[in-house]
Amino acid sequence: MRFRALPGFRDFYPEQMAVRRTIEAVWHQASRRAGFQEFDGPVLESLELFTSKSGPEIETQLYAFSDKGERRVALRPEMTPTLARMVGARAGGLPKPIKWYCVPQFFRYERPQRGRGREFLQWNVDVIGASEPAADAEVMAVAIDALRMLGLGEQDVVMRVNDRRFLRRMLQSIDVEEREEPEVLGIIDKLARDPAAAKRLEERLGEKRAREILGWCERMPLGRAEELESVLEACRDYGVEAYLEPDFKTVRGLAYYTGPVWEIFDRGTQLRAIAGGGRYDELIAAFGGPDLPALGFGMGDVVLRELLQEKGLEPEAPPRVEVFVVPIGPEMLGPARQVLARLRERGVSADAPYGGTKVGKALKAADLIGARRAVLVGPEEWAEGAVRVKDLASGQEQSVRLEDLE
RNA sequence: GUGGGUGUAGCUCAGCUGGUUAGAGCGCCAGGUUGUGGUCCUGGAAGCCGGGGGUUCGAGUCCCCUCACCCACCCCA
Repeated sequence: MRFRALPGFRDFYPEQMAVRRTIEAVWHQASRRAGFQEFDGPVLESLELFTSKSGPEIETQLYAFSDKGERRVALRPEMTPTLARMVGARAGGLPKPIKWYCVPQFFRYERPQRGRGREFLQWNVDVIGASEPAADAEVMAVAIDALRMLGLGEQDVVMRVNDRRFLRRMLQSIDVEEREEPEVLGIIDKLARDPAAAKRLEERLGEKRAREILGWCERMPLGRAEELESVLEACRDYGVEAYLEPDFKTVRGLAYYTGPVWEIFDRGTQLRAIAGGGRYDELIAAFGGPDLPALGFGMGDVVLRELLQEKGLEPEAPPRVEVFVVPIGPEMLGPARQVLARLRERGVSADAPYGGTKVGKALKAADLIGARRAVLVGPEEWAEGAVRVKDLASGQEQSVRLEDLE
């Protein structure tokens, strides 16, 4: 075989496409029933849109190139800059809060490995122009709603919740200086996976302060986390508290979060995060948009698929057609096509063999593609304007007049 | 960028210390005679054993190089 998909890119064969469509359908449903509107933007954007905020180093992680008009462009690696641009262009005219979602395909030039390719789908849900904690809780509930629809319960996944303001305040209370914060936050973020991180924390801050932080990581000091109180309370109202786990170690990599932050993980194995989100009140303005508070999350399809597969929850491909039409004898091929056309016109998905007229074989084919019924078109019935309809599960058959067929 | 692993049929893999024409299961295709399927039986197609070089009378098997893929680290918008 000479050609294959580029590294990190995926072919979607029908079975995989079916899984993808099911996941997408759930994402759409969860968004819409919470009042979010779908939007989309260009797959290709100006390179500068992505480098302006993240710095030029990000270019190594982008599919970036010059187009024929000498423009420096890049395939989108994320949605926020596009979102900021689009909201910015119409900010004045959009009723607040702006509740938008999208299911875009992203491209990142990274080394592929488990749970990470160079192309993936990511469900993005954002609220712009709402500073109330109820908004934070709502997007958290929407993320969980989708997982629930896919069959993932609180025993399967956990949402770890923290708050950036709380983190900062706690660090300040033990005299961690502002310029040390990013590094310390980085170490705290690693504590969950990397045992060596505790040691580095101690080297950085001394034994006393390190132990203090490790204590908070061990047991979240919820009593002191007033920043999170109303979010957690609203989550209880939304009925998703069983999924929540306040966790001091959840930081999120980005520097731009300004309030609640959260990540969803599977409870069992060691997969990457299924979703992550939080509040980023300054980000829209930073990307040149209006100065509006904002929050949201992203949920990728790659890790989610892995988890569904592990749990045996992978959606099955739906049957190709509902009805399989079986001509009995070569002279019935034409009439069978007429039956097909009639069924299709009435909205019933139907298929038939192109040529072969072996009944046994046709029924086997009907089985294979998952049809529920077979319509047998034989010369005798046809002469009287009827066909035989066979229920493939029970094997029962009955004669049906052509005009009653549906 | 750093480290590790694996390459044999569409898929999952077996091929013992080098030995004739490279195998299995699943899948696929075709048959098992007239207008009735799922099971079963028979047969078939399909592999430059990732590629190149070397050792040898002889290499899927040993050595060297190379490529590809996978995994972990880094990063994670």
